[in-house]
Amino acid sequence: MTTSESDAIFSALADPTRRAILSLIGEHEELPAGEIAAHFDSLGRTAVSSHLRILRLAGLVAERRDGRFRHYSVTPTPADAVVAFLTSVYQNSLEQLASAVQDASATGDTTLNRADERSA
Amino acid sequence: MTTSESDAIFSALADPTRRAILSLIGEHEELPAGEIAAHFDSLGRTAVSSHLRILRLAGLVAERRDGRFRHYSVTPTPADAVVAFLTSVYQNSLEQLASAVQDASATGDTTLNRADERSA
DNA sequence: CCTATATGTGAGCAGTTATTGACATATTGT
DNA sequence: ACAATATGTCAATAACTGCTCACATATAGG
Repeated sequence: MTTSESDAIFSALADPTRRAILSLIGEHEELPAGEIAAHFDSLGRTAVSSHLRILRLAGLVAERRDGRFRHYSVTPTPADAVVAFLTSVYQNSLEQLASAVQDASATGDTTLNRADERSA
Repeated sequence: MTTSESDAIFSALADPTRRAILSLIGEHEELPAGEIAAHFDSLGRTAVSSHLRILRLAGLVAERRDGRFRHYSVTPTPADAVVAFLTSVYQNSLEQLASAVQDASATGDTTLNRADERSA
């Protein structure tokens, strides 16, 4: 895990619109760029295209070309970079961190994220 | 978890210097502002002070005043906001996420973070 | 008190980022 | 071939961010 990789991931996640895009894609297996853009009334299609580029360069989403369409999906592994950072800083409360993830996994609770989605 | 809270946390984490500061503080129980600033040769004291302010407003660090000194420490709970986001996006790979955290916890491996620290 | 120490704050500047509008590319259907 | 569709890219601009310098605040010690 190089610094530039972490940089790309954390800066990509810094923008609320990009987090919303990531959440939106995460709700589906795949989503074409146009449908993603359609979810953001206050934003032009080109802006969303730029965000998708940044997410892709950070390795957070994958792009599959199919004719005129480009389908985007969430790349699972980059979460490791974030977890690695949290791991080092929050050594003292790692048990809580792990259990929080497992609790969420068990209940399938995604309500916490819903608030984030509204941001764009 | 409101959007503004997530915003503050994710933008605070977007800066590599702030992540390095957070890691540095995390290696100690507490650290006075001056000692934190001393760790960053390429940076003025005021720049570090600004970063500490941003980290504090995001709720990522706590400030304890003691005479002329201000001691900073890592606030454990805000990691939840990050975990909550990851939880929603990476539903499909939650088991891996949880086990990654637990593995890191078990081995005490912080090498992944060392790379991040070098960034400032 | 007066000076040194520890730290924050505000103005100003430079570099970065997000957004848009116009244009380019590629693909499909007729 | 042509027009429509889906999407990316480029140039320009507005907004934001990080950094420094000078100044303010507050505490400690002689």
